[in-house]
Amino acid sequence: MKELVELRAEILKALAQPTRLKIIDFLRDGERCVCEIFPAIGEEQSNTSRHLNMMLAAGVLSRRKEGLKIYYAIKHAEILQIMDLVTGMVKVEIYGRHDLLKAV
Amino acid sequence: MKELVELRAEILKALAQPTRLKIIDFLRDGERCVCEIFPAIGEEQSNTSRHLNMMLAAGVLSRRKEGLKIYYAIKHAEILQIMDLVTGMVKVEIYGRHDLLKAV
DNA sequence: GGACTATATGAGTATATAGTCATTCACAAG
DNA sequence: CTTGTGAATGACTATATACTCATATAGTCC
Repeated sequence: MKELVELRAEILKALAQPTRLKIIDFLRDGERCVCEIFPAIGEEQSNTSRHLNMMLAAGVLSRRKEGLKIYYAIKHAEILQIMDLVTGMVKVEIYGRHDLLKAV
Repeated sequence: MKELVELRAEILKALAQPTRLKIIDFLRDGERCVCEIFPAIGEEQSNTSRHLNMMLAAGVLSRRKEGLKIYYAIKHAEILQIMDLVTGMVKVEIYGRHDLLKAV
């Protein structure tokens, strides 16, 4: 029995990590199986699997079985809208921060 | 020198925590000083201050001094748009999850 | 059944995080 | 310069997180 504020945090937390962002970027154009995802993002299979399951539990991804393979996909269109908004903010922030910035 | 993906994660992480969500909710209608924020969200002054500084560093909030008081405000309109999108997702997710849900 | 492939999980480690309490810093006003 | 108020920080604790390596499951095909 979670509060609304905790459910919101859970979804955002599922997006707030570099490895998971890479996965989401990779799933942008449609579902992919784990065997495609982990080489694409350059992470171990086990680590990738944990992140995928975490995002599934948070309601960010959906899952479909087909034989041996398991295909994950972005569950809500809002996810991609959020990503676009965040990317926009980063681009604005970059000009105010000289500590970071690495050719976009 | 951070990667784009890390900057995006930093912003999202700054939003992905219940106490910080409460702060953002409270700042929805405009800037507030710390002395207004921490009683409103029911957290200690020191804890609130840490979260505020964290969100400031992530580029989520802006800060303004006026005498003794320090006013924090939401820096980018995108933040509120993201919040609305997440709230929308939560409402959809709630119907598919009977483990949680606590009267919205 | 046995071999093979794709995915998930157990156990462990190292680091990050949220929180508390006490103290310090910054500024204002007498 | 002292007192008071608002905000930040040091030191600490408890918990969560990301990751790795090894192993277990689940499904396919012979």
